[in-house]
Amino acid sequence: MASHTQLGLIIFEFSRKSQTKLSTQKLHSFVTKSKLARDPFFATQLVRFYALNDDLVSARKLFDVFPERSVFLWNSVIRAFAKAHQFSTAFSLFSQMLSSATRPDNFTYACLARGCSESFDTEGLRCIHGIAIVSGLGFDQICGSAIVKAYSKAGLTFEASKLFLSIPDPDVALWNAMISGYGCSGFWDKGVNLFNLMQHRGHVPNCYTMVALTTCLIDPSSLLIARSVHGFCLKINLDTHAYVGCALVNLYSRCRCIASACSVYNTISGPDLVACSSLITGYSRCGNHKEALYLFNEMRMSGKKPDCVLVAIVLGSCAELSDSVYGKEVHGYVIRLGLEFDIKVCSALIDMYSKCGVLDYAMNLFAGIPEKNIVSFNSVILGLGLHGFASSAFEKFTEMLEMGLKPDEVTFAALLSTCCHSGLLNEGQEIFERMKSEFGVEPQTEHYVYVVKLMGMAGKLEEAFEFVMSLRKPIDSGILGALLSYCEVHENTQLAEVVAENILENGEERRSVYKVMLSNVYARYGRWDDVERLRDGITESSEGKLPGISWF
DNA sequence: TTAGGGTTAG
Repeated sequence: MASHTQLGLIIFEFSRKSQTKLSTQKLHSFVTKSKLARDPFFATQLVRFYALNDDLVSARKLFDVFPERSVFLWNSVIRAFAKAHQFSTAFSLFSQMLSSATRPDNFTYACLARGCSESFDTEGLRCIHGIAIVSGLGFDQICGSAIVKAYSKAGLTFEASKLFLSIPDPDVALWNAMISGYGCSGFWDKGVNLFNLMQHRGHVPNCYTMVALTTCLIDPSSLLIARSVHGFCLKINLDTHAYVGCALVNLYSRCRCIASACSVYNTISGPDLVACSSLITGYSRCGNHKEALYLFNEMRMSGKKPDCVLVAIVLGSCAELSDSVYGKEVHGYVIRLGLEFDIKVCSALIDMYSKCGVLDYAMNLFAGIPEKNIVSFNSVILGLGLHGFASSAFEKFTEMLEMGLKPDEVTFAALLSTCCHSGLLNEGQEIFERMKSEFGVEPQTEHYVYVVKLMGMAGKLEEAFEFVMSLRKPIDSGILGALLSYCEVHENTQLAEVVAENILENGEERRSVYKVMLSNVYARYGRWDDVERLRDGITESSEGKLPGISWF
């Protein structure tokens, strides 16, 4: 017969490695009969095991009757509830702990900080940090890394870096937390600098570091650094690590470099749902929708079950392809999986059906949503607008406001798109103004593009040009490109040249596209020398090819 | 005498 300790360790190892949910019933009856649960170490492991198997009732039952509650047992039960997002129970347990004989330790605060972060409780987080300081744990590495991470996730990067800098000789986990913190706050350069600094201070980056570093790099402008990060991972043999591999797939897909994303994916042994989802998302993001659907199908065949977000992305690909046949198939699959009532899935279905021209399906789905939210309203407004039902789209907008929902940037993009589809210049300009003044939503590139399109469609090119030039520099090439396309439509060569010049000054990586647009304008007027000059420029340039750089 | 923090996507 195994000793309590041995059995506890076996369960601990088992719960760490177990990939499948197991019945806790048999274990529970065995444990009760053998009175093993009286062993403090064993009890702690059992609580963790129950939690891993989503059996919080048994975890709580065991905890409640256990006489000697060690700090490990307290932490395990608090962690179990916090991880299950039952934050009020986790915090009430902490409150009970404070009045017990057991003092919270660094792990307790680390766990609570994470709980605050996941429940978006910034005040609670500050409070936990304060209590940790009072308890003499203000410079603790474990507590510190959790609080740094939580502050960063709450957008309080200053607080996070202040805490990080105050801790003498931070360990690798703390460096990782701060690199990731900078990454999730958009300070990619600070994250990369910290990565270099940690090595300078003699710390060896691990898999967590590399994952954290990839989160700093978010768009195609980071491709050169992304390649270096990949090279570094290859050098330290971490490129095939499950999480690092996934992070690299995501990184390359954010950089719109789907070929590299694909080649990293192919090196991952036994890609899991996250790896698969990452590549499907990458395909979808890069406009390779057919590949996205193909991989989704393969994933389904292999028995992996997608989650709501992946289903929504795949439906987005169906919408882009106007493939209502496959979209309906996915709809059926969604029903079989029991995901049809998820608001994200439902909104994606509305979007898919309306983009595939089946508006009545979309409207029926919308009508059936019991608790409509901003996402579902945005989808239906966009759908109505696409089909030219501008007044119905605006009615939905009013309905949404009456329900007390706050419109976001997507709502206004949908309304402006509606105006474009119906050629409603005045209404478009009016909603654009209200967006800023009444609702405090800051316009983004796509909103400006819609306004330019509205003016362009109405032939008001000079007005559109003035509008564009009044924007903060540098002006996004997408906005200038929209104006250029209407210069082409209205055959305004003079303005087209000025606009094109502005675009080319931006050093825009898609400059070939704009050069072709300008050359089309020249061609219309028979300016063949200019056409040839531009076309030569396109073939001579080395766009798309990137020189390699290396950190080693 | 063991355990607990810090990972990945949309």
